[in-house]
Amino acid sequence: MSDQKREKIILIDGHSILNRAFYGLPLLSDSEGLHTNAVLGFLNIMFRVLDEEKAQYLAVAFDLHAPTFRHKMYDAYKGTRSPMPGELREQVPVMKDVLRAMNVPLMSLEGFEADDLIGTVSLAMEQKGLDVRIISGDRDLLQLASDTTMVRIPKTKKEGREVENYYAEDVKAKYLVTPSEFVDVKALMGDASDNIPGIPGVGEKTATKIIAEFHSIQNAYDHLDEIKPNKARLSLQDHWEMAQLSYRLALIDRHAPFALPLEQARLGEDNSSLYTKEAMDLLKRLELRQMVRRFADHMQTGPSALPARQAESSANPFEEQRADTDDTEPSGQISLPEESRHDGMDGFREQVYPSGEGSRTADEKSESSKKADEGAKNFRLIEDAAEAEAFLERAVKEEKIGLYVLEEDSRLLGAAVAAGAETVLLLPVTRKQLAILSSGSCLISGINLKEQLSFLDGGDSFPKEQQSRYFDCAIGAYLLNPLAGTYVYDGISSVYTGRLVETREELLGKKSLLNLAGLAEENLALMMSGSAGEKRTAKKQDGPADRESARQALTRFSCLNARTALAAMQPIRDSLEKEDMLRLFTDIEMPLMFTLYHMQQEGILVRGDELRRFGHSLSGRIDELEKAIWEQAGQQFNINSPKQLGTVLFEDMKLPGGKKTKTGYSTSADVLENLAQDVPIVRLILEYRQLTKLKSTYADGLVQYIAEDGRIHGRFNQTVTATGRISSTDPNLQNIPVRTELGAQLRKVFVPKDGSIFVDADYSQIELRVLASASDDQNLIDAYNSAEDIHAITASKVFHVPLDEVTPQLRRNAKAVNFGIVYGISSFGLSQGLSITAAEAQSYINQYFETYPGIKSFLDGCIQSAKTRGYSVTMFGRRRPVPELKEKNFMRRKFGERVAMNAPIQGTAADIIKIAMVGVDRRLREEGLKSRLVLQVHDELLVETEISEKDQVETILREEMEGAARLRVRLEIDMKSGESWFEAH
DNA sequence: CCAGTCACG
DNA sequence: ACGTACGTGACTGGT
Repeated sequence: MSDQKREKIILIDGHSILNRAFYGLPLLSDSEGLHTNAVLGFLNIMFRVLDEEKAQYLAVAFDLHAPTFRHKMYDAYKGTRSPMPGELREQVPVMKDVLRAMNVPLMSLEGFEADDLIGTVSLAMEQKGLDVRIISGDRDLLQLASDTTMVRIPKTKKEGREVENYYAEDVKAKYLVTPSEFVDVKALMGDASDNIPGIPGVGEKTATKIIAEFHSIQNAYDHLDEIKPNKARLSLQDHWEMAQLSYRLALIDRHAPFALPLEQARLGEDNSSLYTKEAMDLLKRLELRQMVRRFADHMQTGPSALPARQAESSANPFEEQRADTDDTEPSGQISLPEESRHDGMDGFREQVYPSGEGSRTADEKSESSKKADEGAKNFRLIEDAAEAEAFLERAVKEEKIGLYVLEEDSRLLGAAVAAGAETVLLLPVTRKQLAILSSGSCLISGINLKEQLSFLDGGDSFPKEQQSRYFDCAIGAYLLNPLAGTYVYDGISSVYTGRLVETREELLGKKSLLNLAGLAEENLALMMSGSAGEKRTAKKQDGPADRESARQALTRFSCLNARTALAAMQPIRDSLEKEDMLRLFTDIEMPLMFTLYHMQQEGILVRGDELRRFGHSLSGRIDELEKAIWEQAGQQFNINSPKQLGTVLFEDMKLPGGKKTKTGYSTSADVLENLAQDVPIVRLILEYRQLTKLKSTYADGLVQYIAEDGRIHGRFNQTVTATGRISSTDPNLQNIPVRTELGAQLRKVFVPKDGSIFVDADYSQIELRVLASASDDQNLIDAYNSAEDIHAITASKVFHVPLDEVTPQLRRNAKAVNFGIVYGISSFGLSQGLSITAAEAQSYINQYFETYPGIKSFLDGCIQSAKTRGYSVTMFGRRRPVPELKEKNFMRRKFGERVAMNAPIQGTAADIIKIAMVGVDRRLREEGLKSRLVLQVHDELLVETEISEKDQVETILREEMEGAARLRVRLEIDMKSGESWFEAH
């Protein structure tokens, strides 16, 4: 750090990056059929790194002979090298030409691989005092990492690009061995794709363990008798020569007879030496327009034309409102009523946005490689109760802490706390001890807090004054990128703190936390005393050493959770603020977390006996149907197998039906229904399907979830959907049947407890109302304000018939069009839904847009805005990235357009009901009622209501739901009460 | 572990 | 010239 003027060199592993680029991008070719995708990908990666690193030197290494090409995933499977595909092979010389034209030195040497040259040059550069960046897709190069040499591995992920960055300590953090030891590990475990044999019976885990302990193969061999897994010891003994050979193969030669003439590698000021006319011409010939544009920018306007990502984020429709509404005060209040309802709407109304790249991109997130977590050395375990309490007492006096409650199956095992520079795991810990935290006033940051709250609940169920003390990084990360999929500590750590850490699986494997916590004996004792049945021997008692390492891993895992939560809080908050989602987070999502927690705790009462009876009643009919189907088919087969069913119907019975899916015949309900309504077997199959579904998923399926208290405590997930909706799992309570007779019967087993009834309220066409309001289409708004039957009015206007002459058929069609609009209209989709031709569907759509012109321009605006910004936005600022809009593939781009139309509508509706839920939950509690919110089904809320509180509950539901947002049309609800969910809905 | 199917909004 | 409606989760069979 003292040397401000350290220079930096970037060394690229040419074939490896070209390979990555090739498989990371769809095939692409110029008009003469020459493929160019790998060249483009390579240049993209190279320029991204150059922009980030601001280096002074650049060189690229290639193997001299590349007769085969490694494709590791494939090779790992096949055990050999696969030949390089022609489409890639032809790009190698092109790539070299492009690089030459850019004055980039190409390094290669007879008898040496690119690895060796990079190893040699990087060593020489280190010794010269240069910082080194090695860019490769190959993990073997991690052995070259040091304090000044960073190995960067670009990864191609579903969403965007990421780079894994490794200094020596990052290698250590992630792989538990030093870079030089990494060679030994690799030698022991082998690598089929590199033809490194390794030692039989030794995989990654054992290899790591041995080297972590003995530091080298040689030393391990010298201490053979100390090697723990018996199998590994014998194997190493038997295959000593193989081990040595493997080591030589795995080791990169850092002393090849090669020297890079450094001046040839020098990049001009701001990389200007790269932007030559020759290169530009070549890129034009290759028709790589994106690159040509980049070159043009640089050659004309000079280096300052670099994309300035930071500047773009100010292109934000909320900018104006922020001045008066964004007071950053984490008021635990849901203060949406006046100001922000207003500002939300204005933001939504705006349809044409200034251009900008949009949300933070993958490389922005991952560009930085910070030091391997310095806190790691401070991770420790406290087992003593008094010491644990003392620690908690200290921690709670901090301004903020990171917390991770270690639990499994609703059992409290321990808790990790990050406070100041310290992070400890308290194991075991009691609820009473944890109460020290909840009674304090420090900020508590966690990851996935909802699942940990039950252990922090001091008995007051988190009143809203308390709620603002909590910060959930997972929820914040979800808002920032709802497509990420998972929000666990390792991902959050790398994205928001720049620290790469081991994953849960790497630390703990697949073992249960309970066993790792070493509480297994207790547990076993309980089980034995509880059930006097078979004698179970303790599951292979772990030796003390194993047990010790298990505890260490558990400590590290728990502490990483807590430390990441603490470290990521501010970056996440900053990002949320920057992206104008802080209020969404503070006023809607965080309060909602508590509401969902309450709902999960509450559960819903189910009549288990009735449910079982229902299941049995289905069995009889299912058996009958099965027999009848087999009889008609003339053979016995598994009706549940689409494959077998397809064969029977379309081959054996020769029913007309084309292939529809990739794997064979489609036997889905719509195919079957169209196919042959008059063929008896089809009706039987459809009924069979319905009944087996009902039985396996709903009757038998739900019974499994009934808890001791007779209730089902499902989970409501807050970080799953792309649009902002809540999802429901274990079990899914948002798809309980309702549309059929039997479905209705099923809903009768969901009942209120004694002395209560259900009050059920659902929004009337919330999405269409959102659309009316957002589009500001006067005709649709008038339609809503004047009358009740929106579909009939639409039919009347669209089909030009008087309102009282609208037939049910016409109304149905209009309703389908309304749905189609919300889904992101397409003539083909609509034609499917209505079983009409695409042309007819198109004319419906045209007439619809003529009737409601504001909708057309709104939807176009949605697409346009999502295209320029990269994401769509809801009324309350929630974002959904729509990367599909940039794709070349027509179909996927069209999909992107439908998403861009649907997401703001579905998402705004989701925002609104979330606001309502928080309001309902809070008022039920604050007004001292016993009634509780128990379910949410997207536009519906179900409250288990004390009979005496019915009127009050109905008032609350109506006020909170209808008042959740102020739209240009009324938000109406339908409300009913009853003795079961069926009756109330 | 994925594809197909079907339950809901 | 492309061949789908938007968003979910659970269960089954088959690789």
